[in-house]
Amino acid sequence: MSEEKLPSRAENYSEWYNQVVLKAEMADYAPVRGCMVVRPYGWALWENIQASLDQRFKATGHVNAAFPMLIPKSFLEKEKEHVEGFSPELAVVTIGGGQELEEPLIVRPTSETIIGHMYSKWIKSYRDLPILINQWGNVVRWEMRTRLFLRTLEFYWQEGHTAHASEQEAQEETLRMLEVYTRFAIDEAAIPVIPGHKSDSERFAGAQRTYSIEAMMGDTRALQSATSHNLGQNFARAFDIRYLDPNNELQYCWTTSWGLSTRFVGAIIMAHGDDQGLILPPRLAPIQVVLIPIFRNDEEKSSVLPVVERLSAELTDFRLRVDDRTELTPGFKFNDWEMRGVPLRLEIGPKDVQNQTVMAARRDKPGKAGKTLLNQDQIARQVKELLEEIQKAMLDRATAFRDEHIHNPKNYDEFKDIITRGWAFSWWCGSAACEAKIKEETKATTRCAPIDQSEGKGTCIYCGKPANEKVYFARAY
RNA sequence: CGGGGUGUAGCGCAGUUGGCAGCGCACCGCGUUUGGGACGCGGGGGUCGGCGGUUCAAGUCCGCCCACCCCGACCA
Repeated sequence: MSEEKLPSRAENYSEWYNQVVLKAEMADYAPVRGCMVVRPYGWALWENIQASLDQRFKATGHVNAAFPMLIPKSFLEKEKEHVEGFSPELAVVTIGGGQELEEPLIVRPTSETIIGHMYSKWIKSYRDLPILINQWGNVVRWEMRTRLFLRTLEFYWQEGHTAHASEQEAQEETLRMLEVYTRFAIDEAAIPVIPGHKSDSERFAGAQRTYSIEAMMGDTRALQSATSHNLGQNFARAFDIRYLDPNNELQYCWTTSWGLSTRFVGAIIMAHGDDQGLILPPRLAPIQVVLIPIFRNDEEKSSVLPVVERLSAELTDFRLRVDDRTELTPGFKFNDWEMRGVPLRLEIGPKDVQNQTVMAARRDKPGKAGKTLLNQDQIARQVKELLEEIQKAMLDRATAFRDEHIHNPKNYDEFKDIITRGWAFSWWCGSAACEAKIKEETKATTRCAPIDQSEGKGTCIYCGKPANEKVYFARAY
């Protein structure tokens, strides 16, 4: 339960984030540094994310399976870039049942290797392809600096792993899943993400090409919210994933992988929250509507509660919570549910009983601006409309905010200024040296390059040489 | 791993010259309250981060260790 005000976002954004996560009871710190406990309210949000994504994965032909958490150390070492990328952050098990292990086991940081191993057993013929498997699970990466949801030692995610007969099919799959993530983020989470491909330095260890969706947080920093990798034949060669083609010739498969993690919860918090706390998009909110009965005495109570009961029976299509706690005042409850981001609040008191009304308050519009007096008639229809309006307004607001904070600097001086308070969409020559210099001088990294490069050619914002691509630069989480 | 900081009730903190371990919030009970963060009265709760030292006496002084937080180098 929350008793105090949150720090304002302007005065201390990261403290605002920590406090809102703790006070809204989304998560708590675990006894092990860098680990978190996802509390029921946070997990309920994650479950809604899972349900929505899972449905989209199934609709695109994928099936779920589960692979083990422990991976032989030697597996990680089979793909050169992969081991180089991940070895600094591995948790290694060396003892089992009191005995030193013959071969140390890795707690999976991601599952390309073990899934690759299994695919090489399962795939014999072009008739076995494509293989389209997703797994919901947890992984461990030993990070230096951690933040609840955004970067923890252990996190929950889904990882899709597919194998295909041709490079083109693998590339289509990679982009298809990028599109699935994009639609999910925009349509369900109301976060106007920007899809694109990563630079080589930001590429997944072992991938041929990495794509991501990038979201703008309330402090204008960028958050990579999901990734999709075209792994080429790198893992197929490392794990000997081969098939006989129709001409009876052995071919290496083309594989992909793609993932979205509990980090996305952090994206929702920071993309939409305000100084009062969370604002959750109706489609994903664990509680869509909170109903608060108001009465002063037993007489009012006995007239209010039947109406509350009747109306809540009409609202069973929604994720509804009736807050009938007697030890708290309505004022406290208003603030508490606002902090927790419930999109719509309904108040029912003696006046409403008398007038056949319900006071509705939209979370996305603070104060009186968000209040409407509803008629008790057809309450479900009105609630449905309001939730849809809120969902839309949240996307509109986030989109406007994003667009206000993306600029096209004319030169590097302008770039340096812009990057302190937004993103820069600039020409880049593609050299790792320019990218590194920009990062060193401004802390901004390349986030992604949109797939559709309609503006032709230009000159690099840093070195002035010819550039084929415009990319987004931003300070990132 | 480098720089800075903090460890006292669940949380936030105070604790003077070394002398009975406290305050606010939260929690429990009773009563009054309830349309934007209610109030009164009464309660429960402590290995003062750990180990060692000085002292009649250590939360307080000294030494070592540990943990956590913030800022930098790596990342979904």
